[in-house]
Amino acid sequence: MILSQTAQYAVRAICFLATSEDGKWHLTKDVAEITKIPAPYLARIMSTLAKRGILKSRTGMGGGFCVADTNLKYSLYDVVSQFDNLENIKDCIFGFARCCEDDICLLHERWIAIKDQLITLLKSTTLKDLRDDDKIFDWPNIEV
Amino acid sequence: MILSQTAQYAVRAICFLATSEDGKWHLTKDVAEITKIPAPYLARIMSTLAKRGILKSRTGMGGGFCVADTNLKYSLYDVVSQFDNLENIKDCIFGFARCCEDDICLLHERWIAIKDQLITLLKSTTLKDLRDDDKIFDWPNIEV
DNA sequence: CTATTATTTGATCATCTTGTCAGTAATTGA
DNA sequence: TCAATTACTGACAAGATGATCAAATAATAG
Repeated sequence: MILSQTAQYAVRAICFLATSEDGKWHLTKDVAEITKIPAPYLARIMSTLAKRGILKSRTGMGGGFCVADTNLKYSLYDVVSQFDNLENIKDCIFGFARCCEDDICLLHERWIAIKDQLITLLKSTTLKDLRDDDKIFDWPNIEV
Repeated sequence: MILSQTAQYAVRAICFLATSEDGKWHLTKDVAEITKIPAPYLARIMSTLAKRGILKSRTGMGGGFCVADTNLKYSLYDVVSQFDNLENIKDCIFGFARCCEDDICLLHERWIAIKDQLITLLKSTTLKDLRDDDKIFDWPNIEV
């Protein structure tokens, strides 16, 4: 698996929040139900995202979670990198530490290229891109 | 991490065996020392590869492990797929089960493309490619 | 046949990830 | 101020992965 389960949950949850009605606060249990993520686990994930400023959280009646930046400028990389250390993917398929510096491995460039594409994909996709997409997710009927 | 630790160990070990002298049998502890892989764990990994016919194993004096196919036709995919289920990487970054069939996600194609490149890289690289590479690994001094 | 050398196998352990639960703190409404 | 609501927090449990060890099995040399 390329992304950890936790990161995938985070991406799925924030995708729901970003494509939902502006400024609406959502309860953990509602997000959990619709995204099919275990509720207590999702609570932790969203708390983490709130602590990093990607989500806003509010306790008490009428509270819940919503995206912090109404301009939806955050990227999927911002989300994923809270949980997975993508930069730390060993640059060498064999795990050689100095492959990059010493250019010792024939697969080095192709391996790096794949890793870079992954990071570029995540960095170049903002929450706004998700919102503006014309493919609207049918959340209540989605299969995971 | 894209490959599991186990798969990376397997790739590193078989790389050493494939680029070593033809037909030479290597002891687990020697391979472990030179590839910097924990010896008892490597023993399991090589046993698995032997059971799948990628390595040959022999007990007793003069025994050890060596690559099974002297033509070095096996690919890195053959090695990795004994440990990691690459085909099972969720085809959708959000984890949607029917993303592929229903074309519901804007990142679908770019995500699949990355996954395909990874699999193609592994399938298209044979042990012979490693052997024929002019970049010879300086095993005793390699850092991992 | 016996001793030695190595792999094989089963049991076990540590660590990390995933997932659960209950109590605490904060906010709102009345 | 009180009650209801909701996120926050720490402890904990389960499962997978990574790693170790010792006994069992197999092969070789003498």
